[in-house]
Parts: sequence; structure tokens; C-alpha cells
Amino acid sequence: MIKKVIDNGKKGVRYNLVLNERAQLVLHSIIENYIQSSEPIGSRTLSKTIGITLSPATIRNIMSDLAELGYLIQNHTSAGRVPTDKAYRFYVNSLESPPSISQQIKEKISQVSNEQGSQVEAILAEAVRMLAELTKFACVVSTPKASVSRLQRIELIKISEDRILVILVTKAGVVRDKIIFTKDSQSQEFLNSVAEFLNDKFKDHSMQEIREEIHQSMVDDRNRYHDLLAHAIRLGKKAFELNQPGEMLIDGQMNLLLDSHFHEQSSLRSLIDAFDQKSAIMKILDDSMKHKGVHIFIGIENDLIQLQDCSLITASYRNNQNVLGSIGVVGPTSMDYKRIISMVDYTAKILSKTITEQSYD
Amino acid sequence: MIKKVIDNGKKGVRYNLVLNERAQLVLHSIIENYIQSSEPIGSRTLSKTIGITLSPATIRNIMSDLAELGYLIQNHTSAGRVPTDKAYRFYVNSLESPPSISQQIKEKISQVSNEQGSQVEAILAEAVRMLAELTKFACVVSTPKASVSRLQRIELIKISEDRILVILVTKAGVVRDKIIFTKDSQSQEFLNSVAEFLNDKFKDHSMQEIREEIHQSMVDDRNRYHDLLAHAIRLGKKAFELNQPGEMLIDGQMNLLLDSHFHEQSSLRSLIDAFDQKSAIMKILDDSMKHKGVHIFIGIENDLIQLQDCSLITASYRNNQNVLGSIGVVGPTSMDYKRIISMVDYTAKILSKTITEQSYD
DNA sequence: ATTAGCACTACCCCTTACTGAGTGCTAATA
DNA sequence: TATTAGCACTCAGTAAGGGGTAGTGCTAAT
Repeated sequence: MIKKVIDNGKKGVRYNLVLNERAQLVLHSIIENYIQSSEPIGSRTLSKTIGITLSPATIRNIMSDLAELGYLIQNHTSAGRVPTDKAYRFYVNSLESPPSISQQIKEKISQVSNEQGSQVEAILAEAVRMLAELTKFACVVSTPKASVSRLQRIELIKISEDRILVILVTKAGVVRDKIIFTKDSQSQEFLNSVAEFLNDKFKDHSMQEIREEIHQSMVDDRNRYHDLLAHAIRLGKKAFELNQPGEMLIDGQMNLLLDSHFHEQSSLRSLIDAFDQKSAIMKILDDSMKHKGVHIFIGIENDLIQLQDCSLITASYRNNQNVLGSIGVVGPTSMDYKRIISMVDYTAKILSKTITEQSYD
Repeated sequence: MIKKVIDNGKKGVRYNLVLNERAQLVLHSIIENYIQSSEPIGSRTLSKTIGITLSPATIRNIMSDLAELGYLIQNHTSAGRVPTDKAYRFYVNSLESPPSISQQIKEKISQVSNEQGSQVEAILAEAVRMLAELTKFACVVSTPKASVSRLQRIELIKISEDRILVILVTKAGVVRDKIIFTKDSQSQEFLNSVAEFLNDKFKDHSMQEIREEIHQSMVDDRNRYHDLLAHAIRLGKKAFELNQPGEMLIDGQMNLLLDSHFHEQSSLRSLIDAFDQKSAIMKILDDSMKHKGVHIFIGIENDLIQLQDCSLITASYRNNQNVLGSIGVVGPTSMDYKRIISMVDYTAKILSKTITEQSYD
């Protein structure tokens, strides 16, 4: 059927995909109502709550058009209309960015940075917990990616005959430790020289670069086995191998379970699995690091099938030098976008500020 | 009403709290049935499944007595009986300890120790995850308590003018790091001497002891401010202050939500809160560290109100020297105790074995 | 001491009927 | 031509009634 569609005020039927002002208002109103009530919106109720005077019948006509355009669906005849993902996209695009945020919430979020001298991980954990508490949804945050973060300091400590403790401190203030096993026991003095060498050579380089340079050295100097350099390179290789797959912290998963939108067991199960695997969600967070500002993935827009009943709102955080990671909220597609977007945005900002203060740049 | 009670074979009514053999059999059978089906057990069904021949009427009489003694309750007239916490306690006490465990499960659990050179935290995380997967309940594990674990090595690393990174390695193989801020900047050489001093003095001492000794030194030598010793003591104080409140790892919370026993929202909410706070559950784990073997807390036996609809099964793990922490399962009071107890027990054993191998003793 | 028999209870599930909020369509109206 | 009133229709939700089932307690017989 050809859409006779909502024209924009002028006479005649137009094959126009742009909604006229009144249709936009109606759609907007339906969405906000639905976000509030989580119940299908009917023409009669809407005609009461909508600002302008408009009879239920008119609204029905508009709704019918909107449904035809894919903004609304009916679960069954004689039920009210429910916004589709497309409608939410329309709604979100029409929002000022970023939406305003109450002073009270601002203050709460700002508490995250309160404590002096916390480690980056602790700050992230606090932030994600706070966000989960405020939004009442599940929240995730990715820790600074090892590959992009740059070396501040490496330390090698002999802790037993066959074990060396490697400590990596990055510019962003992240401390990582790892134990490596060696067959040939080395003295602490020797390890100190090696560490000194590695520090000299690699300070300020990104982990990614370091790995590449080490690899290159090994190719170039494959015949030099017994001097300091060769040892350093070999130990360094092991040390920097800790390609920690980028951790991800999760909080507030439980909130989703208490949320009425997820009460149908089926979708829930797979959602939980998605969180358990982590990797797929990590990927989304990683992707969203590449662009500035807040990212919004609504329902079907998510590549991950398990998330296609959800919306995901992310924002990246950074220090002076690099984008480090991103923080996000997972909730129902009918979430209160204004609130959540502003919270995610502000939390990411506070996170950036706090972490920048901790950084060594 | 005076209990006319289950006598033990002899004639006449006895005011005897010991169940006779047949009553025990009936109770046992009710409990096992209920654990399987999660549905109230009636006299007729029971008379079919129970081993010996016993008419429904007789069983009804016995059940009536058991109910009077507090082992069973009815949710309403004309409904079957359901075991009480007291019944589960009876049941658990009557089990051989520890119950047997299938080879298949043993092998699964043993995988936890597979990977060489993992850090303690990683091993614990893996263990708690495995246990959650096997039991389908929520599982917790406490990380080795800082206070009891003994020092293997301390390292002080200057990472910027005002920041010193402290690395503590314990005998159990736990690595902890912390950044301390100082006003007066010290050279790395000086920090090395201090670290050397602390290592000499405190190696093999427990964190608790170290803190006490440092405190004592400060009292004794309060007038000596400027030599190495004084500096060492002051830095050491800060370093060992990291009284990390004992972490706790949780996995499988979601399992509880999918469990039919927790479908009444109310109890669930508070249970989630209990997990979120952690501290209360930590306390239970800590307490259970004090005794050997498997600990079982059934429903009302839990001091924590939020857990009074649950049973908690814990077992401690250790290395050669010390009890380090404990691992536990939280599930409905009607859990399959045999299975769960054996799994917890075995997991704790594997954990002890794996961690002992990692330790420096 | 045990059991058979009986009257009784309450949940569960099915059907039926009713209500209420919603729709689409058409004809009247501004 | 755009809007609205009116009407017939749909369907989820609730309540009421009825049969079935699994359970109980009590009493009398074995």
C-alpha cells in the first residue's frame, strides 16, 4: 500500500518521508508517554495528555500513518500503539545533545572522583557502580586498553628462583602485574639492568609499539643470544606479552532482572550469557571509543543479537593524551533516553577529569 | 498440645525427641522427594515412592507427628507437607561427610588448576565461576586475607616525584599494589635501601605482625626522624596500611534469579542487596575460615536476615601454612545438599592444592 | 499398631460471561 | 479538504462457576 503520508502542511498527498510538525508532536508524545508508563498508548488517552486539542479520531489517523511508516506497532488489534526502534531513533535524534542534567545528579556523580590516590581500576569500579545505581540498569566500563596506553615504567622483581614478577605502570596510571617463569635463574642485579634498559628504550611508547619493536629486534638480531640486549629483548617479549584482553567491569546486571521489560525469561537468559562472555560487549565498547561523545545503539541497531531487545548508551573517557576506554548503560529500548544519556555523558566527563589528574603526563 | 511422639519401638507414649527409625525414614524420604520436585509431598505419593510398604494413612500419622515436632509444615490444609529448616538440618547431619562425588564432576573441577602460572586471583575467579556453573547457584569466594598472609617480598618504586608504587608479594603468591603519595621526594636508590631493610626485617612475618611491629617501633623510637630506619618505618607504615578489606568474588548471582524458589520478588531484592554490600557475606566466609571442613548454614541459621531463605555451604581453602579464605555456595534451602556439599568440598580441596603449588613456602 | 473408608478442603484448570480500552471505517460537519 | 462523531468490532483481563485432583483428619475395623 502506498503511504499517503503526513505531508508537511501543503496541499495534496505527498510521498514524503519527513513527518510534519503535528505528526512529530504526536510521535514524540507517544514515546514519552510510553517511556513513562511502559504501556501501549491509545488514541483516547493521548488526546487527553497531549498539549494541543486533537480528537481521538484524528490522533488515530495520525497513528495509523505513523504505523504505516514503521514508527509504531500494535501487538494486536484493539491494543494501543507501541514505539518501534525507528521511533526511538527519531526521538533520540530530536534531542538536544547532551540533554540537561540535574544539579543533584551531578553532585552524586562527582563523588566518584572524591578519593585521592585511588588506582584507575578502583575509580572505574566506583563509576560503574554509581552509574548502575543511578540508572537502575546494567552498566559496563572497559579498562584502559593495554595496547594504546603508553609505558611509564617497567620493573622486574625476582621473587623466587624460577619466577620473575613483572610490574608495568602506564602513563594513565594503570598498574599491571604478571609473573613469568624462567628456566635460567638470573640475579636481581641483572634484572635491574634489564629493566633499566627497557625503561630507557621504551618509556612513553605504547604497548602496541613496544611489542612491534621487540619483534623487530628479534628479527634483526637473531644471532645475538648472550648479551644484555638479547636477554632484555627476550624477557621484554614475555613481559609485554601480557596482552591482557582488556578487562571489562560490569555492575547492576541485577537491575535488568527486576525490570519488567525483561520478565520474559527467554530474552533474559541470552542477555545474561552475553554479559558472561564479555567479549562481544567489549567489542562494542571498543568500537565506540573511536568516536567522540555519546553513542546510542537502539535495539536492532546492535550487531549483537542478544542485545537487540536493548538499547546501549556509551561514552568514551580519556586522559590528556588518549582515549582510554568507554563506559555504557544497557537497558530496555524504552528507557528514559534523556536521563540516561545525560548521566552517561556526565559520568564519562568526570571519569576523564579524574583519570587525567591521576595520569603521569 | 502435648506431643505424643514417635517412640522408638517400645510401648506407650514417650516424651522423646529422638525420632524412631521409621519416622526418620519417612522424613528422609520426604526431604529427598522435595529436593527433587520442589513440590509439597503428600501421603499417597510418598507411600508409593518410599521403599518399605506403608499405607498412606500410616504415613499421614507419622507426618502429623513430624509436623508437630517442627520438621514439616503445611502451607494450607489439604496441601502436602514441606520440610522446614529443622528438617534440612536433620537431613544434612545424617549425611556421610563428605558425600561422594562423580568422577565426571571431579574432572571438571580439576580443570581449575590446569593453567600454569596463573595468579591467585585468577585461580579463585576460575574456581568460583566453575562452581557456579556446576551448582547453578550463586557462588562466592574470599581472597586470601591480607592480615594473615605472610610477606615474601616488598618493593618500592618511584614512579613520579610525588608517587611511590608499593608492591607486596605474599607467600601465598598474592600480588598487591598500591600507590602512596609523599611530600618529600626520595631517590630510587634510597627507596631500594628502605625496601631492602623492610625485606630483611619482615620477610615471613604476617601482615598483622608487621603492622604491630611497625607501630611498636614508632612508639619506641619516636625521636629518631632522619635516619634510614625512621624513614623505613614511616614508609613501611603507609605501605602496610593497605588493609585491603579482603576482597570477595561473586559469580552466578543470575542463577538465583532463574531459580523458581526465588521468584517472589521481595526476598530476591534483599538478597541482591546483600550481595551488593558484600561485607556481611564476607563476615560469614571469614567466620567459616576458623573451622575445618565444610560448613552448612540452613535458612534461619544464617545471622544475616536476607539470607534466611537460603542455605549457604562453605569450605575453607589453604596453603601449607595457613587457612587463606573460603569458598561457598548460596542457594535455596531445598537445594540438593549431597551434590552441593560434595562439590564445594572438592573445589576447596583443588583450590588448596593449586594454591599450595603456587606458594613460596 | 495399622489400615480402610469417608467426608471434607483447597488448589488448579477450564469455560463462560462481562467489561473496558482500543481500533477502523464511514458519514457528517466546519 | 481536514477533522470529528458515531458505530461496530476486537481482544486482553477479570471474575465466577464447575469438575478434577491431591491432599487432609478422623473414626472404626482389623
